Amino acid sequence: MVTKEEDFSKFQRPAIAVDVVVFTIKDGDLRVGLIEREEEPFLGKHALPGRFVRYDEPIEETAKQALKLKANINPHVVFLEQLYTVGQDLRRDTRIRTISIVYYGLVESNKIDFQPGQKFHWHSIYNLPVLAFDHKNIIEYAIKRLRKKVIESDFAFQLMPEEFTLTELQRAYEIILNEKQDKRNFRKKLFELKVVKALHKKKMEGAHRPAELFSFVRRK
Amino acid sequence: MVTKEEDFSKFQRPAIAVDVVVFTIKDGDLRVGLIEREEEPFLGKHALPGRFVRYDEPIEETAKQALKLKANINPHVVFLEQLYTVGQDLRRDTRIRTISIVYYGLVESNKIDFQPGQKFHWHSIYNLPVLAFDHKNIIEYAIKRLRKKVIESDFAFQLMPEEFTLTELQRAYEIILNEKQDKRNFRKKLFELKVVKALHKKKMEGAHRPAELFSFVRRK
DNA sequence: TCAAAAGTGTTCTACCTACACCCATGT
DNA sequence: ACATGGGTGTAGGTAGAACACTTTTGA
Repeated sequence: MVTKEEDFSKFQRPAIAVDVVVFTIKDGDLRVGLIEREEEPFLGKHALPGRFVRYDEPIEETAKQALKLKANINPHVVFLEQLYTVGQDLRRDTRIRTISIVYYGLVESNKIDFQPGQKFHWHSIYNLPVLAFDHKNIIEYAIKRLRKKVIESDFAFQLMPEEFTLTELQRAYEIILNEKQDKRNFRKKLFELKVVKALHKKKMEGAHRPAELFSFVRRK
Repeated sequence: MVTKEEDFSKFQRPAIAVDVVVFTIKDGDLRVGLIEREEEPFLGKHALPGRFVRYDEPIEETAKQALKLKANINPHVVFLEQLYTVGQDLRRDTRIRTISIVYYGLVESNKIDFQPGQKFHWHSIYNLPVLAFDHKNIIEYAIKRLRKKVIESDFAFQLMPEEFTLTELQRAYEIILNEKQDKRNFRKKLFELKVVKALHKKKMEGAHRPAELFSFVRRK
């Protein structure tokens, strides 16, 4: 890291935390997971699940622990990726100088079971509550990056169940990007990119032609 | 940051540093700035300029101080952008658990004056010395991201002088991307994007037709 | 007048966009 | 037989790729 040896104990270290912007699709809406704070600062405001990085904890593990302990989410069902590190504003946490490594997480909403009375809830990105710290900015940035990622990669699959119909997948894209997609073009592109494979199973549902089920093909 | 108040003093904090991958174009080559280490660990090996984040120092300021103090570069002439935060491997720094926020910096090589005997030097990315810590990986990742950025934005301007000819700019792109560009297509694209403006000045040099000088137009 | 780099246009191709009709099912 | 969402093909436009010759200067 540093070229010249420095006396590490001579100066106070900033605290370092991980915050996670967890996204899901639920009730036709893109939602983020937030926790209602139970103490100062920002008592009663909503915040991203986060956690200080322990001395012997890899940062992705910190992100997973935050999900588990703060949001009661099993980290194994969440797709996690590092986003950005916030450390410009010295007073973003009023208690202590804190640098925060932000991750985003994608999860299929019905992989999560809620317990009654828990403090973690989903909020539509179009109707966010008042947020603690600089978490509003962080969420907005995460949404921008999520959309970019979705356009240029397989990203949206992380929000889908194992088996899905193409219409369901298209809906997910539309919800994330907040714009209608053309059915024929959408499918053409999927097949060109070879990211889905037909399972030769039908999803029977409703008074109409049954839809073919597909699953995601991981790309090399 | 964190939802539930925690006793910050209860656990030891990891150290947090900033490392900067400084790029320049020199002698027809893409180069990174490295420092030869003067102590253990990795004595004699080369490393990126870096610095621990002070308690009251914004992280970008840490990056700038690293450039100034370790590389003797005036931070004002460097374009800086955050890249990624490395904190998975607990032993990447053998002395202490260190999380490192990596920035890349772009600088025009002749904005920098070297002092005799200094430890900071430019190294071609095609001929890197043995590197300390995990700095080889970091540099490789930075190159990948630099190329991506150059393709989809104005990035390369950060490596150019105030006034330049289109051939010089094209050379910069070719050096970064390591592939030839077509002169006509290159210019067509530049004009379509309206990122350069003609200065109606000529650069007379050599036994051939003089080239028009251009400067960069910052986009809205 | 020659060498050396500057400057300039057109054609072909591939991909993206827009768009409308038939199909299989439940009621 | 009708309502509902599932499934498919084609034509036009646009942006990127390939490609060669004329111009201006210094020696």
